[in-house]
Amino acid sequence: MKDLPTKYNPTEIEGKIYKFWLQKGYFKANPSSPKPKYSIMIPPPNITGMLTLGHVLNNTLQDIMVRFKRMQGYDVLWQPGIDHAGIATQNVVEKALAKEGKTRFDLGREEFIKRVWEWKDHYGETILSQLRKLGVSCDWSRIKFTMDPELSKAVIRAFVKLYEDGLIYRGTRIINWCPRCGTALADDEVTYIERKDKLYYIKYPFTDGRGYVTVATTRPETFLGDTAVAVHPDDERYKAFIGKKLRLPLIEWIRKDRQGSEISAEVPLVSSWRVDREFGTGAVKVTPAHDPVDFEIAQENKLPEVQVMDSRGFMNENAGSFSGLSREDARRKIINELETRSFLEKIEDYTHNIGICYRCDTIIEPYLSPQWFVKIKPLAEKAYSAVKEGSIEIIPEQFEKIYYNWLENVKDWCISRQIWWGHRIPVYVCQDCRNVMVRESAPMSCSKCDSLNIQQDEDVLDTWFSSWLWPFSTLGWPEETEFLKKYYPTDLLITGWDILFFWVARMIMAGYYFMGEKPFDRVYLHGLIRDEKRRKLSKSLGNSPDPLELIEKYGADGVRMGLLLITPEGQDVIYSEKKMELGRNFSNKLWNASRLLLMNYEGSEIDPNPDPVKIEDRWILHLLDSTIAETTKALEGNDFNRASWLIYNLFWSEYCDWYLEAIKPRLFNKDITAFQNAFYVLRNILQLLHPFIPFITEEIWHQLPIQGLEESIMVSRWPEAGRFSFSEDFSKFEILKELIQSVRQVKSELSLGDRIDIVLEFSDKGMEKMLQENISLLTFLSGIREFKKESGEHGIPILVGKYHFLVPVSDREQINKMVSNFKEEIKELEKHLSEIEHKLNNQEFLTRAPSQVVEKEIEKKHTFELKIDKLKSYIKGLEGS
RNA sequence: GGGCGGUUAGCUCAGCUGGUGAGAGCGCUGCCCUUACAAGGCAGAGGCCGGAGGUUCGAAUCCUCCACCGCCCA
Repeated sequence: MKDLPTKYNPTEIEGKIYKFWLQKGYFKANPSSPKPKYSIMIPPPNITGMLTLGHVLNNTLQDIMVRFKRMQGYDVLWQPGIDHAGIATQNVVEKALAKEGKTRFDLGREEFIKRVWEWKDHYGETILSQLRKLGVSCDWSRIKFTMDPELSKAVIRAFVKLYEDGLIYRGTRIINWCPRCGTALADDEVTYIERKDKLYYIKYPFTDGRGYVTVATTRPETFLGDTAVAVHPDDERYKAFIGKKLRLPLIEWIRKDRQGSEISAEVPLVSSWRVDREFGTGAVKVTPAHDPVDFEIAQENKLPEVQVMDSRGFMNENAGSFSGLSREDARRKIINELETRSFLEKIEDYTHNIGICYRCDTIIEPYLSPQWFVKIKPLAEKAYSAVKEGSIEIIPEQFEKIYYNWLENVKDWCISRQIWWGHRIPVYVCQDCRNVMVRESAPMSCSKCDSLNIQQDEDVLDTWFSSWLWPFSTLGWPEETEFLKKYYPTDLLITGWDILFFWVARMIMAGYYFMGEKPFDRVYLHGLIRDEKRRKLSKSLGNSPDPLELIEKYGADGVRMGLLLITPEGQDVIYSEKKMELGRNFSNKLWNASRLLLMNYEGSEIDPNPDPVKIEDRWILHLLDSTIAETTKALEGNDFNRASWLIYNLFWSEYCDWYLEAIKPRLFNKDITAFQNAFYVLRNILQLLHPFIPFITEEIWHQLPIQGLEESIMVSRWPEAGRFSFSEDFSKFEILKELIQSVRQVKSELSLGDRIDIVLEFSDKGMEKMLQENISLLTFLSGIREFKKESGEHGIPILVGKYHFLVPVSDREQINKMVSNFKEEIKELEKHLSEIEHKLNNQEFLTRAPSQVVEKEIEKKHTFELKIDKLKSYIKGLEGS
């Protein structure tokens, strides 16, 4: 007899078990193993990151697949690692420096980078160690970092190859500039938020003194950089004036373009189909250096570009009397000035979207600057067709449309960043002859003029430029390692839908381009976690729970299971801590069910095979078998939510509520077959559950008194379906269940005590035999004294299918209560019956519907009629008695 | 402006290759500390499946339109 605590205590157990797994080396991939491989790449968390619920969800899903596949006999590689997160990390370290009163410029590039490495060595793997608490089974011996020498080599190789293939170029374009981070961003690194703003109407007088044109703008401060006013070519209001000149207000200083040429404050009225006639007055100012559309208009009309802001978002010398002001201050002052000088026509309220930096929320400045770009169209085509043709599967399917939509509209990818932390661009420029050399390692001298005066490009690459190589750079590319050969392409990628473009789409591009092969067969996109008000979880809102505290409180298993049970496919997850109780309670139930068996079992290890001598044994084995089949199928299809509910129900609603209850008398009588079967089913349930809740299943596994168990559930063989089929006994036991529930119902309804008898009254011989054989089970589970087989008694009838039973009751009030219950049930039944009759009277239905459906309806009609008849005659009898 | 989702019990969601007497968990009500578990057991209440049309013998499920909510891309 074992002594086990009545409550499961995860914290004691989880640490111990994780250590055990690590010691055994179960997480390690083995490239020389003859087993088929299954590989999956972790979406590398940022080194600045702390564990969030999003990580918990993401990694739990991966861990489920990985453990499932290991048990199925695969050689699994779950490749872990972290991302250097250029801008985010630089921000963190700069903030730390600021506390010392320093900027990165005080330190200089080299020293600053040293500081970042120190920070990385200190905190960089925090999140990975946090993931261990969750129980995830990555191959920790293979942690990769995007700034590792091998991975850096891959990045440089990739850049050089793209450049040599003509897919990387340098160009001066309007890019998204974050004035706070001081760097360019890619288009998808900008998020848009709706903002209530103002629309300013400014008058630009014609130079000939005959009237003016009013332009509407949300950004009056940029008008200092205007080099034209544009209207739609077909706009009748302005058609006649196209080509005339306008005088920009206020500007009484010399403006210069980027080449140093002076630019007049007298600007032309030009036409462009890009102008939206509906917007404002239909005339818009054209500021080529500060707006992407204006830039296009300028290209078409050969207009000069005047930059009025510097890289920090402050007005420069072209802003004349406003130079030195921040963009916000400049706006206020300019509006003021325009107003006093009567150039401001009006101000309207205006709601529009503005772009903000995804790293620091600063308002993005469209900024004209020289940057490096990747030509994306050629890469996008392959990525598009791969999904279209089914080589790569995206789950849930709805994201395929979003993916296509993005690829169809994607623009060239700006990959240069004006920061220091990251992979420095491998471009070297001869300072004497301006020869540009793109090399994997720094050239000693200029390839054209032999000069030694060579400088490397100052910029670093976008972080995603290393992430898109992740599926093969982590495996050793460009070297042909054994890992690369065996594990690429990977089988599955699990990530949040929010990085479908940033990462997933680009990995697909890179996979085909550099490897000539897709990076994964399938992408599973899970939802984001939101709070009960459907807001994203964020630190600043304070609605982001600390997963480590949750694990402390509910156990890693509890958090995993709780999260899974509430995670719908493809939709966001509405989180509340209350839900975690669900998972914890489940663990506890599992613990206590095991406890029941373990505490009552005495003796040596038992036979691992079941011995289904009784109907309940066959019933549960039958159910187990179908659940194994369905769960396996669900997991193969990444239907995690369904899989978890399948096992939840089998275990709780069937195994605990019925099977264990049914065999209690046998357990207490030390019936060995009962233990044999109960342990057999429990063991299989544990195995099905292991991918979901690894710790507790392992803990219980070690206590099972079964012969020949593997030393760990982790390395046990995934249960196989198709071993048992007892459909007849299954149905019989379902009838028993129904009968028992009906008896309980009557008892509960009438507050009858335990000491009642039930009278059996039926004619079906087979059924009678079955009930007789299980009479003790019946009395035990329905909580009654005994079943008698007599007739002629009065009482409350119970109907189960074709059979009926009698609960002897003589109390008038109780009888009346049941009579009214019956009357209501008759009403309900009659409603359904008339629906059925309606169908059966319909000739079309009879001829068109499949025969099984018609038969089913006919059968339903009979049972309903029978029930109604019976109930009516009961009522008659009861009322008459 | 273009696109994608969602709307089923008080709450969170299943069910959607058309045929169920519409389900689960939480919450709620009543009874029970029955020697696995009160983080539990037994029983129960609660739904014109967003609205309007259509297809069909038959619609929560398929189609169209509408309303509201949310998201993505410009």
